[in-house]
Amino acid sequence: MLDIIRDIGAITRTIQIRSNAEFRPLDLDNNRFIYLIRVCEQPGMFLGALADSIQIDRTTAFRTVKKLVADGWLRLESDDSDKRLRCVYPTAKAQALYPKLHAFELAQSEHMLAQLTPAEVKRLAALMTKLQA
Amino acid sequence: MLDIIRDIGAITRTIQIRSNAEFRPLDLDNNRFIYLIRVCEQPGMFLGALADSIQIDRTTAFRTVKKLVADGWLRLESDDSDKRLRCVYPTAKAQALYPKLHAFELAQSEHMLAQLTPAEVKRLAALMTKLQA
DNA sequence: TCCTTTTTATTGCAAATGCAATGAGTTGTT
DNA sequence: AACAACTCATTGCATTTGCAATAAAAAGGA
Repeated sequence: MLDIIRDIGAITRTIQIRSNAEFRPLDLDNNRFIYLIRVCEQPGMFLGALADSIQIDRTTAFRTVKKLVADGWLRLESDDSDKRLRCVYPTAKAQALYPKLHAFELAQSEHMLAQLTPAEVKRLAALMTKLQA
Repeated sequence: MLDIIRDIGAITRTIQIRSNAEFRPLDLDNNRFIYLIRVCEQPGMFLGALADSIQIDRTTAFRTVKKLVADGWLRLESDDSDKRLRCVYPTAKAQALYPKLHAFELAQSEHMLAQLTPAEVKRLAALMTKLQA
């Protein structure tokens, strides 16, 4: 019964360790690569929404985005209709890197699912979407 | 296709946030509760094996165990046959708390699986065990 | 309108984190 | 026996992390 929740945690932590090691040479470890992927796929989110969408503390996300801006990966823009909001966009540099990030994530996914048949993958995907966060 | 790996990460981070908030009053946040659960269930592992079993950096695990020892939750013991090893055991205090830790984990598990029928839970468990870390 | 409540970004601070390096014990090889 | 290679625990150090608090803007209610 508890196996499922523990397997989920174990897989996440293992993939996280691998991903951070992979992207450390680009100074995109500490989960920074996650921000880049998310912002490239959904540009224009404000800081808090971005943090929530990746389940990371807002203050941590704030500082991480600040660093990614300083390093030329992201760009912040104020919102005219709501002066509190700071919206996050990828730079050309981030968009150029995105295919590599995506390919790595895909490779991790395929490795994880390697023992499953296509039909089993479909069934797993259907079950996962029914899970509650 | 990528949904599965992302769902897995999202669930882990959400549960982690909730669990750390739950156990902060006991100073068992920062994933310290995970160590307690693991050591209660499998006492006597040496430090490195414990770290590996929960997919956490060995130096981080070392310092965390050190703190848990200082706080009276765990106990370290040297191994006679291999003088490098330091084996980790729960104290009576930890064993007394274990039921609460276990109950919380079970509640999280049940909440996560709430939308699934018992048959679906079984199928999901079978699929999860086939996943590669 | 005014006031309260909520939401957002931001900063302070103490603690946790993790890579790199060290030293001690063990194993394997010649 | 001697020596290299490996494994473990431990420490140094710089960075990251996240709770708590603050300030500004927006939303809601009387």
